[in-house]
Amino acid sequence: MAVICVTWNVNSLRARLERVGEFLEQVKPDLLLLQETKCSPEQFPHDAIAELGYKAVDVSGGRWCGVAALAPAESDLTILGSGLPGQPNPDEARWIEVQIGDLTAVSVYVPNGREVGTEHFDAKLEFLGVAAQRAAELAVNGRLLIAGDMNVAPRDSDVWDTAALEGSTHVTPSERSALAAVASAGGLVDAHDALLGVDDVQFTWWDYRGGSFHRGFGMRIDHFLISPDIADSLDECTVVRDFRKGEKPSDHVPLLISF
DNA sequence: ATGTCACGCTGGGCGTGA
Repeated sequence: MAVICVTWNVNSLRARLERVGEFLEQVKPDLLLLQETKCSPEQFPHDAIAELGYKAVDVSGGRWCGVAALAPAESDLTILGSGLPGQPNPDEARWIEVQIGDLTAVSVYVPNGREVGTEHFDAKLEFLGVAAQRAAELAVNGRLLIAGDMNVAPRDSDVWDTAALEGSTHVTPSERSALAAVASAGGLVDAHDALLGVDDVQFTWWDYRGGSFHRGFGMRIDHFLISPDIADSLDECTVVRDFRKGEKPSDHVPLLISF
């Protein structure tokens, strides 16, 4: 029986409730990892999620950030940990660890970094460094996946135009090696690379401005890092492009794997 | 690259972050 796991930066869960409901009904994921839920714990829409036959665990920090995991109401989803131990800016809700069946899963929202050379950029690299340490600890549990908005495009082919991003965040060698170190520390592989290879281009984000989606100005910055036993049975890794279209889309698409 | 969104605070537009 195939398991469907999805990661999706929804850019506000309350603003995206209708699209999330549509997604759950259409795709029926076994596990949906969310980022940028943008709500306080009290505002988290547990009732609306229950009406859709799902339940959620969340780490919510108010108007910014916020991560969560949703699974069918009858599942054994539990929260293992809130926050990334040792993360810079510990009040920011960027990391949740959950257990479902024999799978340990993390939903992560890596800091954007804003501008190269700023304290925000340094904090991004530090966050990824701490995430690598945590990945190594979690890997001893067995089946592990770490997924989310990593805010890093691993290769030049993962952005629409390298010249337009010259000197910008998301594409620097230091960010790329920090992300690669998270995977290697946890013994994890990128599901996209494992299934589709490095020449496939599959953007996951397009800016709202300037008609970027229709012009193809996007980046691959959302990723599934999966343990080798999951990679061995991986049969799908795809972006669900329809959710970047229509009424009130997020600026990110859901990224789906099945195994 | 920039033609957008979503939030809180507040009572309509601004500041912030992406």
